Amino acid sequence: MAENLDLFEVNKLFILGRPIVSIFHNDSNMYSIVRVKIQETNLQYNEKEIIVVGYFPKLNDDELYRFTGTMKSHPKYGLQFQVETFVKEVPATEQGIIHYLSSDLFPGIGRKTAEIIVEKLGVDAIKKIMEDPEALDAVPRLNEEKKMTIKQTLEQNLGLEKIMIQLNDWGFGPQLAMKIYQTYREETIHLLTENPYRLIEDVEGVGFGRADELGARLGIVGAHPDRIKAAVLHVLTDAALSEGHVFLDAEHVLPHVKTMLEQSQREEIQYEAISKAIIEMREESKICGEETRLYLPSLYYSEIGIASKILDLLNHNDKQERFTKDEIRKAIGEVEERLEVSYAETQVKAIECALNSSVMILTGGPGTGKTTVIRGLVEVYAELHGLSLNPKEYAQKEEPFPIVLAAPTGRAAKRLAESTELPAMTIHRLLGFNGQEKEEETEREVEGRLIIIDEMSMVDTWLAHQLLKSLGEDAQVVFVGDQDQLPPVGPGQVLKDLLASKQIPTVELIDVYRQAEGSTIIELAHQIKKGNIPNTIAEKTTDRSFIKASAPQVASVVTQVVKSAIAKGQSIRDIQVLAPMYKGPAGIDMLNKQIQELVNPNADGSRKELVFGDVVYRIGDKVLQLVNQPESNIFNGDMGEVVAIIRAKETVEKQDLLVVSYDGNEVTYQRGDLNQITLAYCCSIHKSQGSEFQTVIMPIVRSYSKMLRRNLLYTGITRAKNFLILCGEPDVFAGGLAKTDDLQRLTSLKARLNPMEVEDLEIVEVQSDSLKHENQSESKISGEVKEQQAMFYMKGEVLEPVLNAETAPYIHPLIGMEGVSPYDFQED
DNA sequence: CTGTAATA
Repeated sequence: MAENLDLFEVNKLFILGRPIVSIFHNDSNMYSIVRVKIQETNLQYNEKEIIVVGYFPKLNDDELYRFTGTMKSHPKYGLQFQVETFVKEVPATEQGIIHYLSSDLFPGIGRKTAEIIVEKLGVDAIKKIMEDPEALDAVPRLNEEKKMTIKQTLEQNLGLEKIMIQLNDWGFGPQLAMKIYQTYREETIHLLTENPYRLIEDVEGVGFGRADELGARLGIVGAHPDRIKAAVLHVLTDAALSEGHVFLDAEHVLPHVKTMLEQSQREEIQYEAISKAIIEMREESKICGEETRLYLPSLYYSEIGIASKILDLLNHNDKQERFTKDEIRKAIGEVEERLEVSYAETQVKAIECALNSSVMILTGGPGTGKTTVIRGLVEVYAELHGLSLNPKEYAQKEEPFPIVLAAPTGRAAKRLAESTELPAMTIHRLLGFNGQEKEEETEREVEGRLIIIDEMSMVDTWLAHQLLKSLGEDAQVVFVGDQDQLPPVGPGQVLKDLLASKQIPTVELIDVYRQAEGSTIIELAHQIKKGNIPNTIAEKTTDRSFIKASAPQVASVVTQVVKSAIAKGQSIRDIQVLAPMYKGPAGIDMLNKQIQELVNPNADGSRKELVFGDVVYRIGDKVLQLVNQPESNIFNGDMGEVVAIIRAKETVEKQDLLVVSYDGNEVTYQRGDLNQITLAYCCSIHKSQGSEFQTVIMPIVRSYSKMLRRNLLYTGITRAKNFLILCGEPDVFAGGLAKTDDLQRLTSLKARLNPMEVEDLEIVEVQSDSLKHENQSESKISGEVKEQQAMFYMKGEVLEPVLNAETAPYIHPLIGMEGVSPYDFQED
C-alpha cells in the first residue's frame, strides 16, 4: 500500500484562547500577529502559548476567541498558527457570562451586578440584550449609565456578528463577508446602504452584477446616478482588464453602459442620463477625459507619468557621463577577451548606444542575443566606470548595487540572473510591492545608475509608471524586449508604443543565434509572425512536427511524445511542455500530472508520496517555486528537485515535510507551504518567455481558444532550440494565428510622445559582420533623439482634460455618428 | 484567462 499522507484525513484544527499581546497589526489590511494563551485546542502542541497569524481586526485582551486554521513553520520565527477563521467565543455557561460581564471590558460592572443580570436573563443574557436593548430594564438596581455601558460594549464587541448576519442576508458568503467587513469595519452597513456600488472598487471579487443586485434590494434602481456611474467604471475596467485598453471612446462607452444597465434591470436608460453621469464623474475625478476618450484615472495618470518621465530622461541625455567610441571599443575588447566571446557589430552598437543614452530600447526576435548584449553591457559599464561586479563588496559597505536587473515575471528574472551572474529580481520586488497597498502608494526610489528591464513587452501601463516614477534623476534605463512576443496581462502595450513613437534610441538585433543553421523552427516562426500558416506545417522536418490529435487525446499524445524523447536519450530537464492555461483536461495541471506518471511513476505504490490537494509529490520531481522566500534564499522562478519526503511520525514537529534542493540549497516545506511550489514538467507560456529549451512540446486544443493568439503561439514556438513538437487541432492553431490584439489595444502613449507628427528619424543602416551566420540580414539602428523633439512634450496645459459641462457635446452619443439613432445600438 | 506581491 502506498504510504499516502493524505491531507483530507486531518481534522480541522482549532485554538480557543485569549490574546496576551499583539506583536504586529497592520491597520490597512488587518494582517495581525498575536501571542495567544491557549485554553483549549486539538493541536499536537504542548506549550501554553502560541503565535497566531492571519487577517483579523484588533482583538481584545481578556476575551476568548476561537481560531481555526493550520500550523505552519516560519523560517525565522518558528511554529505559528495560521488563522483561516476566527470568532469571538460568547460564554455559554452562567459562570462564563458572569466572568465575562464582570471583566474589565465592562467598567463599573462588578461580580454582584453580573450575577443579578444572569439570574434575571438566564444563559441567553447576552443574546437577549443584543436583540432587545430594553431587556436590561428587567434587571433591578441597574442605573442608566451601567445599562449604556453594557449595551455599548456589547455592540462594539459583538457588532461583527451583527454585520456578518446582515451581509449574509444580503447574499454574501462568509469569506466575502469577512473581506467586506475588513474593508469597512463598523461602518459596513452604513456605507453600503448609502452606496452599494462602492463594493466594486473597494472589494476584490465583487463585480457590477453582484453590487447591482444589492443595489436593487436597497432600492437603487433604474437611472440612479450611482448605478450609472458604477456601470461606467465597470465598462472601463473591464475593457482594461480583458482587452488591454487604456481608454475607450465615449461613443463606445455609452451604448455599452446602456445595454449593461438594461440587461441587469429591465428599465430603459436614456443616453442623456449616462452623459450626465459621465460629466459628473469627470468633475468628481472618478474618470478622466481627453477629447472623446475616457480613461480610468489610474491609467490616465500612468500614461502621462510614463510619457513625462521618458521625455525627462531624453532631455537628460546630455548630462550623462559620456564615453568616446574609442574608450568603449577598448573596454569591449577587454571584456571580449575576459569572457571569451566575440560580439557582432550590431551588438557592439547596442552596447555603445546604451552607454551613451539615458534611455534606450534593445529589441529583436527570440534567440538574437539580447541576453548576450545585456551581459556584455553590464561588464563594459563596470569596466568603464571602474565598478566591481561583486555584490558582496557592496553588501559589506552597505552600498546599493549600481546595476539593477529586473523582469516582469519571476522566471524571466531568474533567467536574467543566471545569464548575467548578477542579482536580478521581479520589477514588483524591486519596487517593494507587498501585494496589499493600493496603487500610487509605493514611493521607493530605485537605487542604481544603470537599470535594465528585460521582457519589457510584458510590462503593463501601471507597472511601467510605477517603475519609471521610482527611478532617480540620473538613471540610465535600458528596455529589452520583443514586441512580437507576449503583451502584458494588464492594460496597455508600453514597449510597442515606445517603439512606435520613434523617440527613443533603439537597436534591433536581427541575426538569430539560438537555433542551428537551417532550422525550420525559425522559418516557421517567421511565417507565424506574419500570420501565415506555412503549407509545410503538417510536414515532419528534421526539427519539428505537428501531430494531429483531438482534444481528449491530446494529453496522452503529449505524454507519448515525452516518453519517446526520453527514449531517444533526452533528459527530462531539456524537455519542456508549454501550455497557455492551468485548468481543463489539457491544462498545465493535468499535463503535469500525466507527465509525472510517466517519468516519475509509482506504479506499484511502494514509493513515498506527499499528497497536497490534487498534486502528488515524489522524490525526483521537478518543481518550480512560485513566491519569494528571502528567509530561505529562494525566489519566484527557482527550479528544483524533490530530494526527500519525511512523514509526520518521523519528525519532531509531527508534520509531514518535503525537501527540495535548489542547486544544493535544500529547503524544507511543510504541508501549509506546499502552495508555494508546483510541478514544473509543464509550465505556462507566459512564464517560459525568456527561457529556451532543447525540446518544446506544445499542445493546441480548442479549450485554449480564449487565450490563443499569434504572439502566444510565436512565443511558445520560439522557445525551442532543437526540436519543436506541436500536437492538437490544426484549425485551432490557424484560429489562434489569425488573432492579433496589436491594433486592438487602445492606448495614447505613442501620441503623448509624438505630439506633432515628426518626420521619421533617420535610420542608420549597419552592416552585420557576423558572416559565420547564414541567416544574417541588415540591422537597423535609429538615430538619437534631437532635444528639440523631446521639448514638444505636452505638459498639463495641453493635456488638460477637455471634458466638462460645456464640452458635453463631445460625449454625446451621436458624436461622429450623424444619422444614427441611439436605438441602433441596441442589439437583438 | 495569463502575471506579480508580504508585514514581527
